[in-house]
Amino acid sequence: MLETGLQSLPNLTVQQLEYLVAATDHPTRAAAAATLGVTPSALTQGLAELERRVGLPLFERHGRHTELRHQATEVLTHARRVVAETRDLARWAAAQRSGSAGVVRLGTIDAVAVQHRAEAIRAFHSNHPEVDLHLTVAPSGSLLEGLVGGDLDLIVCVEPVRASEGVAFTHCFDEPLHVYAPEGELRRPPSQWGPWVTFPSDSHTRAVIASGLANAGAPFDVVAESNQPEVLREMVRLGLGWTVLPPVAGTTAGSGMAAARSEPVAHRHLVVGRREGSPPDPAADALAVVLIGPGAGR
Amino acid sequence: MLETGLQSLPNLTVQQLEYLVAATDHPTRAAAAATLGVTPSALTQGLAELERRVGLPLFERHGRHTELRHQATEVLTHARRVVAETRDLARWAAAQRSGSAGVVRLGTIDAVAVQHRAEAIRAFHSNHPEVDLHLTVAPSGSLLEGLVGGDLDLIVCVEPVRASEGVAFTHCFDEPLHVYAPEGELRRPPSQWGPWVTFPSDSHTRAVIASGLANAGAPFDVVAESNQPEVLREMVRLGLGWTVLPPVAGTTAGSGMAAARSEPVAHRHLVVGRREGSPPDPAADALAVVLIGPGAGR
DNA sequence: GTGTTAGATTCAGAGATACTGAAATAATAG
DNA sequence: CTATTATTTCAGTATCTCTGAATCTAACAC
Repeated sequence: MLETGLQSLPNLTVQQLEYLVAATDHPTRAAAAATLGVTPSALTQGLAELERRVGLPLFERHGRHTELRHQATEVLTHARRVVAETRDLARWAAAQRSGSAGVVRLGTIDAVAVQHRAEAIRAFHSNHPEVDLHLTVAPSGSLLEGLVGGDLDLIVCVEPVRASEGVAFTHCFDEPLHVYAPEGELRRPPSQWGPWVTFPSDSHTRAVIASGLANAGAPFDVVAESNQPEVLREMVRLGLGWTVLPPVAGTTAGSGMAAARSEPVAHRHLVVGRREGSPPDPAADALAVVLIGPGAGR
Repeated sequence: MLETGLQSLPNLTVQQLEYLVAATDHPTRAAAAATLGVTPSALTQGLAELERRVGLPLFERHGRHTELRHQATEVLTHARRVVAETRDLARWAAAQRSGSAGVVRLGTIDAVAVQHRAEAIRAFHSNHPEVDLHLTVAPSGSLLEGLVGGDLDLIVCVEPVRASEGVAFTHCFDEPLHVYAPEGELRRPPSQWGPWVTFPSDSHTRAVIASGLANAGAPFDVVAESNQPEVLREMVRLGLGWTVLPPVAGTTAGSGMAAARSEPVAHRHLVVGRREGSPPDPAADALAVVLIGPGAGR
């Protein structure tokens, strides 16, 4: 929290600095005024106001055409710099507005980034090369925190059981969750399923799993936890317990684990989350469209 | 003559950028408004206007206190830079105004820089270390050209016979001009003086000399010319002719030349010249004072 | 829950500011 | 000297920006 200082700065405007630049770049003020699209009168008054605010005389009259004082070159340099910087800023803002440029900080859970929306993200990246896309892969809870904390602009996560404050969700797609057991332990009734290796207790997916297992009449005693699906699969292969996961190609046959039944025990709802009441962000909007859109996933 | 481009830039004001900086540097807008010395209302409206001109939303409301969007850091960076540059400019302008800094391009004839005002110039230089003093030594005619052409700010020269357009002269001091002859040619009546070695025909001093010699009843046939007094003296010593010069210590005795009579044949008027109607220049004013002032010389 | 308080915004009006167009001034060209 | 053109000054209008009051909202106390 820096003290800004009590001496009030002169309230120079970009327009006045443009006037100065134009006046020095054109032989006559009439020409300068014409390119600026104002009357010579406006130019005269604007430059007079600038002189008043800087507190120094900037021009010297030589006959008919006024010339910049050599002492005023400092002011002219300042004017050129500020005008150029403002022009850059205006260009940048225009790009931001049109969505053709900008920064989007996207967060997704692993399955979305690696599997379901990998192609959509890749396509967006190549279709919008000017958009600086930052991808964070994390569990849904962390994503949600990042979103409300302002560290992320857009997330794809598992719909939380309790609606979060200040976050707007849009449904994206549903993903079936199947029960997997170590090979050789299949075909038991649900009441004898388990014990379980699954996601940590703060996991949204775990809440969905718990609810699904309860509906199926299965117990839910957890003996091991991990956020990584691959770790869970390995634990199952090692015979530590059962798990519930989305189906993965090539996981079902001869790999030490198999689906306990063909129907999923639950579905997790994948949603796109945005901060509620956040100002329009064209780049993030464009990305959200391809993430939600029906033809977006493969 | 660069084309400034037809897209009109947003007319951002330094004040609006200050608002932005203050708003991000203070936890609450009330505090920011207080340090700026305006009401919170003004701050709100000013920031809203800034958003409108940039064309992008800059803030995001989190509960009670609004926070800068991360996308707006570009704008904030711009604001900080411009505010800092403007503060520098204001400081520089204040120094210029007070005369404690600045650039003064002084032009004098040789005798003034080397002899009559050498001490005054040296003292000014050490008393005003922040003033960047450029000294040009040249004949009066060149000095006058430089002054009206804008290459010099202040000159000390021989008063021209015809008042120059657009130049304001202030009397500085008078300098006697004596007739010097080669040793052994003294004590002739003026009608037999000469021939002469003297300044070139465009010299102001030569005009004064010509007039003085005419008054004394002496002829004025010139056989050699130079702008440098030392060259003229050497020519006299070599017996090429007579000359008229200001007295120089140590020149009178046993050096091959001597004064033809004790009274000066003319006086040249040294004046300080400024461009007429030139805007106030405190640094040049201060220097002019010590050059003119009665206690200024050695 | 409700009430209170402080921060932030909105609104209306006063004052400052910046523009246009007309008139006046100054300087160059014929 | 006159005509022409560049520039400035002036008056009036439109816009902008401020203050102060009212309103709204979120956080806090009870």
